[in-house]
Amino acid sequence: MKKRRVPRMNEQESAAWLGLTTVFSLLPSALDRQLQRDSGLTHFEFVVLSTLQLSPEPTMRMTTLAQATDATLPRLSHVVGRLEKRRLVARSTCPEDRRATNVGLTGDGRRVLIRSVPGHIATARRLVIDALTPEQLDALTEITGAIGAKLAEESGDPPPESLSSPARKSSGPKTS
Amino acid sequence: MKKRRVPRMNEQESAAWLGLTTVFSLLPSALDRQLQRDSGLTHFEFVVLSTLQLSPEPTMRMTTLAQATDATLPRLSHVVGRLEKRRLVARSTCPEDRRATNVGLTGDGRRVLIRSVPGHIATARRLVIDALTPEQLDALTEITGAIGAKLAEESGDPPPESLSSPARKSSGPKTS
DNA sequence: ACCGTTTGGTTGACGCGACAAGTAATCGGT
DNA sequence: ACCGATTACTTGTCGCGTCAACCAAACGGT
Repeated sequence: MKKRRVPRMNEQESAAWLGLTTVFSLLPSALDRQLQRDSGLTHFEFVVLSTLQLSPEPTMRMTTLAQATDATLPRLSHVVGRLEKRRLVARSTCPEDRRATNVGLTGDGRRVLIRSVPGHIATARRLVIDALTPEQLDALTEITGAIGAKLAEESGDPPPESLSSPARKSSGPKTS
Repeated sequence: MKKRRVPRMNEQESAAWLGLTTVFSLLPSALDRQLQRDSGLTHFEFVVLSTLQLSPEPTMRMTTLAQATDATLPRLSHVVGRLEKRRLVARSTCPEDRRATNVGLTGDGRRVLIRSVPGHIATARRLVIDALTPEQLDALTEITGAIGAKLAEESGDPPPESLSSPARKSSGPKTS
């Protein structure tokens, strides 16, 4: 048991943390509700369909799709299964590697997605974008980027400069 | 169906939005994992215990606790039920209003909470606080505050000036 | 050519949260 | 004093995500 001495946060820090956790607990559900109500889609289903449509190829491998959407493979498998029952996507065994599965958007899927986009963007705008000044938008991009970097280096390997130093687990490079 | 004309986001906006959604999908689970691993607590259970301890009174009503933790009553009821089985909280019928239930921290609960705090703060620090400059912390506070305000006025009643107009349920105030 | 290993994905069981329905106590009107 | 309405919770059911176990195809060494 190493007491790391991280006693408590100062006021500035706890204000930011409190704000973050509050938004965390409220925003995702608000987003989900709107999408569910207007289009019958979960936010994650929306992300899956969007990712498929943005792909240059007409189909994607399950694993690739899972990585692109930050999902575990079982989760993706379940969701794709449901979407397939609703005829929004189609699965087919990859001919080159018969273990793999290719997923593609159906016509219905594309239509449903396209119809759901405006409402979703409108909600995003209403709840977030319109609430912020351009400077705050830039700040938000930087902030989320910084947090995202920490998260990436935490779980998994650090995307940048992974070949220079072999798996150092702690340390703060502090390249700011 | 009123086409609201919310065409698409410019690059600045979509960058911020993308960053936000990414952090959204990763940070909560990271937080939960750490807490679960080190203390056997869900993040929400942690919030419940913390709220109870911060309360000036030794016990809280279920409804009050639900509001304080942004939870629905059924959810809270389930969670408190589990926590009670683990002897971390205790329920008792309120003597003044026998419909109501008072929840209080037990000694075990207090101990578990206290032991879990440092690790949680350390994680918060590691993933978020340390990733940001003081200016970014302030910016984050403002940003989350602005979003939180939008969320509040969206679902439920707008916190400011609620007494001027009596409970209007539908309608779009459209005060933009 | 064969068998162990690794890769790619699916399936089943459990836990948690949302929603709806139910119960019990209190309030309020007549 | 009584009965409907409201309040404060609880309980049951369902959907989704996670974890573990599983199966099948491809690789790789000998």
